[in-house]
Amino acid sequence: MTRHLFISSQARPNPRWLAAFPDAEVRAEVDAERPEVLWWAVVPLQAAALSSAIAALPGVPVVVLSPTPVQEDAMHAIALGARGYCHSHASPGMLQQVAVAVTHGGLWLGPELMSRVMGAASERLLGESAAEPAQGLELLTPRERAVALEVARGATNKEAARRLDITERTVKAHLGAAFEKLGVRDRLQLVLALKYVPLDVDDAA
Amino acid sequence: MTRHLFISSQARPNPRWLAAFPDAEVRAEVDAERPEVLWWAVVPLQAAALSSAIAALPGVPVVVLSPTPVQEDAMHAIALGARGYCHSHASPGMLQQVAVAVTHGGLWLGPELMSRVMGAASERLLGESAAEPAQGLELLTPRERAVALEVARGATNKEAARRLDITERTVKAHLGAAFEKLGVRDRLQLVLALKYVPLDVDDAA
DNA sequence: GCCCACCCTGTCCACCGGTCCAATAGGCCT
DNA sequence: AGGCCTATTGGACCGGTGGACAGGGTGGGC
Repeated sequence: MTRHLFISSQARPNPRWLAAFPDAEVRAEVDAERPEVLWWAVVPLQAAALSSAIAALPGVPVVVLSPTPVQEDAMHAIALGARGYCHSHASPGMLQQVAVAVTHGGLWLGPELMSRVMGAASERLLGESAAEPAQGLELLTPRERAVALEVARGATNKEAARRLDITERTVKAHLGAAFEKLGVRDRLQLVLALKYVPLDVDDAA
Repeated sequence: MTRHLFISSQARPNPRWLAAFPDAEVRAEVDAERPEVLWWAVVPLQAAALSSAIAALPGVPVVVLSPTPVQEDAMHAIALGARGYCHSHASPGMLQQVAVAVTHGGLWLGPELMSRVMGAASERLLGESAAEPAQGLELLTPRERAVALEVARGATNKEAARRLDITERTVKAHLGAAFEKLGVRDRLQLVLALKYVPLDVDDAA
């Protein structure tokens, strides 16, 4: 049941992985079967492929493993939707803990990174939004907000739908509501509005 | 050894807490003994007290429990250094999982909040630290740039065409060229790219 | 002169995006 | 109970969008 799939560019899988998860599978690419956790040990990161993998397995937490952890890499991975980032030579016990954390909705990053993320997140979500008038997000319902955030990351309706595990139709509904609340006409303006960018476009026929 | 300390403003502790952690202690304030996890079930949040508690127990993960979870509250708690935020009536099993997650450096927030945090963190940390090389505009020809800037203001093709006094078709041509040069697929991603915002979108069908 | 980059325009077409119609369901407030 | 909000979805419609064909025009470098 707890299938742990390791995607590795190395021909030789790390023995610690097997120590942590006896039934671990190591492959070069993601296959059809849905794993409990996807471990991404591809070096270098291969952002595009990672992104695809994450997208292909909605709901499956992805943890990036790196033999040489770098904060920038970690942030990149998180930006792509990874739920964890740690040393590829972490102890079996640690890997198991990470697995537990991420399979329960947790984000695992390690102390230093964690503090950076929390700091950044609060700065951005609190600092700025707390700062001023209607920057928008607080006008939206949780779902509308979630959809808006997906769109603000460049997602299409279909992608947002897959990510939030709802129908594309529903995404449209939430988006439409968000448009009206924020007084914009399309997704692009919505994103601009959320980023404090003043809109000014003429319409006169 | 795994002391779980619940700080609650309620006289009556939640039985689920004891179910999750038989040795749980429920108090009104933090005491001297160092817990494994500090559960903050004070309602309302009491930011100042929370902050003090977190500061007084370095290394001890603090999880905020709320009978009525609110995203703003959660962000606030995270800003103060809390490592988790969940429903105070969560099942014992869930609480245990959260405990495991946070005691191993994890951040537990629940799906929606998690995506918000990750999005915000990556926007902020990547956007700034990435110290971008080609941020894009230099790669474009003057006309492509002009069109891109119009689009970045929220204009439609038609509007951009009118502004630049060219055909809508020409706008499309320039835009298409810009898309290719910047490696994006649509106007929204183009705008995000021009604003140093990391793109993170899946492609897989 | 030739090549090439840039600018401008055209048609066709599949797909995406936004809106209108309408419906079901749960939660909350009065 | 009824009203209201939210979340969810369906179908249909149509304009906006982007790609795939096309061109024609300019100016600069070789």
